[in-house]
Amino acid sequence: MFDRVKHMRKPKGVSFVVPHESLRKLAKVVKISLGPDAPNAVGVVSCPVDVLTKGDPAKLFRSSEILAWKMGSGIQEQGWTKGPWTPSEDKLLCDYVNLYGKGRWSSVAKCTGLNRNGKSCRLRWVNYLKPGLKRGQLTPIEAGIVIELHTLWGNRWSTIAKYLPGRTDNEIKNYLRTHFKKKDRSPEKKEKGTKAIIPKQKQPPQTQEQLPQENDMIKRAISCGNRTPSDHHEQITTESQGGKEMFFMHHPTNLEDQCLPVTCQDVASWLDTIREEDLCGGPKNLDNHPKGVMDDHHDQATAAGFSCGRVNSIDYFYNEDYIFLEG
DNA sequence: AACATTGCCAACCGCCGGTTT
DNA sequence: GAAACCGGCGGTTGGCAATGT
Repeated sequence: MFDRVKHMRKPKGVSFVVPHESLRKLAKVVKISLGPDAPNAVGVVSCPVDVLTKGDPAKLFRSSEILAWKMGSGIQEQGWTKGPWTPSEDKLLCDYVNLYGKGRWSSVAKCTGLNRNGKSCRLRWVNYLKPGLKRGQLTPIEAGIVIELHTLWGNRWSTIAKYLPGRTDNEIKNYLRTHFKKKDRSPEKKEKGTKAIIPKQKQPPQTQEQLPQENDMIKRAISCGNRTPSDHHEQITTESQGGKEMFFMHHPTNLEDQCLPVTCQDVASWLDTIREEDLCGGPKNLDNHPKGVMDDHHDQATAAGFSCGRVNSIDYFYNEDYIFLEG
């Protein structure tokens, strides 16, 4: 079991792998269907780190998602197909849109038999299937426009995308992410010790009236796109000195800063707050495990690189990605 | 040739606001 | 008015190919 889980895709947050019997009880709490394969499934309950550190197990069970992974598959979650789209799925979605038009994404599954949720369908259509989409790299002109508009509006990808016909917000987001990565590695930035991570800007709500006022700025931005990329960079740098430093400045809420460290103590103290009957159906479940079985798992876990602990009569094994509760 | 790093891109997730029931 | 549903948005992740060492 431990070897198998080591190769699972890592869910976000901290995950608790529980035996299927406990999973069934949790499933009742969060009202999800385990499906016909559940008797042979390992249940993975994952929760965001902040939930864990707030020590609110009740909240965990309300908000967490249970991923009922078939052994070794990990593809299906709560019944919906995930991952890359196949040509036949694309065709089904295109047929649906041709027939019923855009929107009503949640009906796609019912009408076409496509096993994708509405969000996934919408995203696929908007980012890939919609007619008129341009493929491939942004032209220097487009890149110039994107960069200028980003200095104007920050991370409002969809707004920026509206000024680039055929380009999606996802493309622009990806482009700028790469763009900032490159800047991050440029020697001059390293000298200054700043990080060029896309700044997270809390934009004040912008009314529609405000947009026309920016038209000349947009025009300027678009005309700027006619210059070479090197010219463009020079211009951006100049503007940075003129009060738009945020474009290349390190922002405190980057990814590293957002990562909350979770220590073993955090986990242990959280485990202290769990009512055993909530998690594993009560202590009697624990008693069902003969000592020999526990020792067996202990050996397996340590052999697989997991550490072991015991809180409130619950044995647990953990590494940096997973925690197993023995129930 | 093998391994590590980087760049690109598709897709998923959580949150939020608007709409419907 | 509250709850449920839906769609849109921005943030993030992970796979894979290209490139570098």
